[in-house]
Amino acid sequence: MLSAISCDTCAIRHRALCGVLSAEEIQKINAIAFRRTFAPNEMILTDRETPEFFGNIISGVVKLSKMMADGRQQIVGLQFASDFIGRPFATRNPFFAEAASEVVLCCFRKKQFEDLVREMPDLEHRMFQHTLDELDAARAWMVLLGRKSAEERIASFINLVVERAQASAGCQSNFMPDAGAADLRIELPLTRAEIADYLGLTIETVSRQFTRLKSRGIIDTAKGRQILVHDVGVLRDVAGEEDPVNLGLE
Amino acid sequence: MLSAISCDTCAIRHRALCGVLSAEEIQKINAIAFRRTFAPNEMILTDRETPEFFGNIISGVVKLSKMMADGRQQIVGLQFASDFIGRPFATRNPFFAEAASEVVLCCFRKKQFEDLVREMPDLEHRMFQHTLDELDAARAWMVLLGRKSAEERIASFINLVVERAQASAGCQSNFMPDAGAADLRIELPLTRAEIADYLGLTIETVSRQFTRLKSRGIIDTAKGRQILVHDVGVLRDVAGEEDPVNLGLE
DNA sequence: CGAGGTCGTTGATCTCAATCAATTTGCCAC
DNA sequence: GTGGCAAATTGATTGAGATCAACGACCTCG
Repeated sequence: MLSAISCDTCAIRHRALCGVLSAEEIQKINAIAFRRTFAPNEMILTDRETPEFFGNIISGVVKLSKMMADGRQQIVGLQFASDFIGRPFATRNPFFAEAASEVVLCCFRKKQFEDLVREMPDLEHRMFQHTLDELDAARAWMVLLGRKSAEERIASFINLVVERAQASAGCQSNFMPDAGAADLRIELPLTRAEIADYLGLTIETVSRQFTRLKSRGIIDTAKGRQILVHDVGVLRDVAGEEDPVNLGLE
Repeated sequence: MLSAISCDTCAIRHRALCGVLSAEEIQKINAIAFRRTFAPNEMILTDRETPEFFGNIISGVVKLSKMMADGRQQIVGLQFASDFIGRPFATRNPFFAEAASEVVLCCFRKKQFEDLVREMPDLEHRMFQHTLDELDAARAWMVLLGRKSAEERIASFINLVVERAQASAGCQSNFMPDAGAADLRIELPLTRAEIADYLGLTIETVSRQFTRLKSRGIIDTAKGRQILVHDVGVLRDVAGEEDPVNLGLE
């Protein structure tokens, strides 16, 4: 599915890469952008082939995964609205990108986009920053995969989804109550099998740990994949996370 | 320890970030660069404080690590010659950087370097590329931490050290025999405890798996931390790695 | 020389999560 | 409604790696 776009009405106008661009630059980028929609479980990019486009997520969740020769799988990242998909300046991105929900992307043809980036140092700077943040997030996840217990992993995952939900919400409301206030209702964007692949566990262990957190009174489950978090502070403790000090980004 | 430098005689002149710069630019950068030497186990950057400098590794190995509140530790990356240390454009880098061996850095004061980077888009482009590579490496490591067995992890680690050694060597000799030729002698840059923290294992398991690989005839151990690899192809199989296809970088 | 140290190996035992195996729940089409 | 199917839960058992413990190799320092 393809369609032309207008940046003015774009939902992620102020969060995405293009947020740093001038009016003229936006115009330029608008001219070559197009939208694509992906159904849940639709593959966006694969392992080996050279991707022919580059995209910003407007809505939906994308999972990045790697697969070993014998079928073992590991999800190496989740991408949400305003994150980007596709590796610029390389002929290959070494993992799969798959729609976890319905996904809308703001796309550019690879070559055109790369030329544009080289013309607009601010845009490249913004992408660089974003990539540094991704690298920090990947390294934080390595602690989870290398050192955390199953329960800590599940709590960390719920926490991640909470944070992402708040980040999106905060964009509209620009005020967020502190951790530990009222109940929080969130929707998990992944199946049990996907959560297992993200956390380095099996689906049975994931299921059991959800049950355990529920019986410990830390969460409740609701219709579909909804989760009720009673106290985010407690959740973070169970997750074994550092108190989220100021990250000090410029 | 501090000393002035000359880029002309720099060992990593052609591999490092500065490789993309013009003669004038090199001069400019040379004027503000200084060298620092760190002893093994000396801390280069910590968790929280704002780093006041930015550095390129000229020689030695640096480990990047994170620690949980209760002391559990995870090494989230190893940096070798020509890699860089310190996070530009942020007031904090969220992990420790510690010298694993004697380390020589080519340093710049943070502010000066950031200004320089913004003036030289090629330099920023090069750093961006490098960061993308780091991100890919981090994600590949997530597969190891989430899905590989202890034996696969050890084999993967040895393989990593082999590749890094070859990358450095290849810089001088510019020809490398294919995988699976003669015996290869390498020196592990980490203690057992560090290897355990890198692989998400305990020292005992690391030790047992080395013994196991030895008795399986895949490696031999020698004086100090030296390892003899008989057939890199076999090692890669044991590591559960994909055949290293062309990565397709620009 | 022996004392004290770190580092690495090996053995015995335990435990957490994987594996194997039923069920159960929810959802869609008909 | 009922059949069919994927997703999720729950139980029984196993096993890989952690933990606890002892010991050997190799330092340096007195």
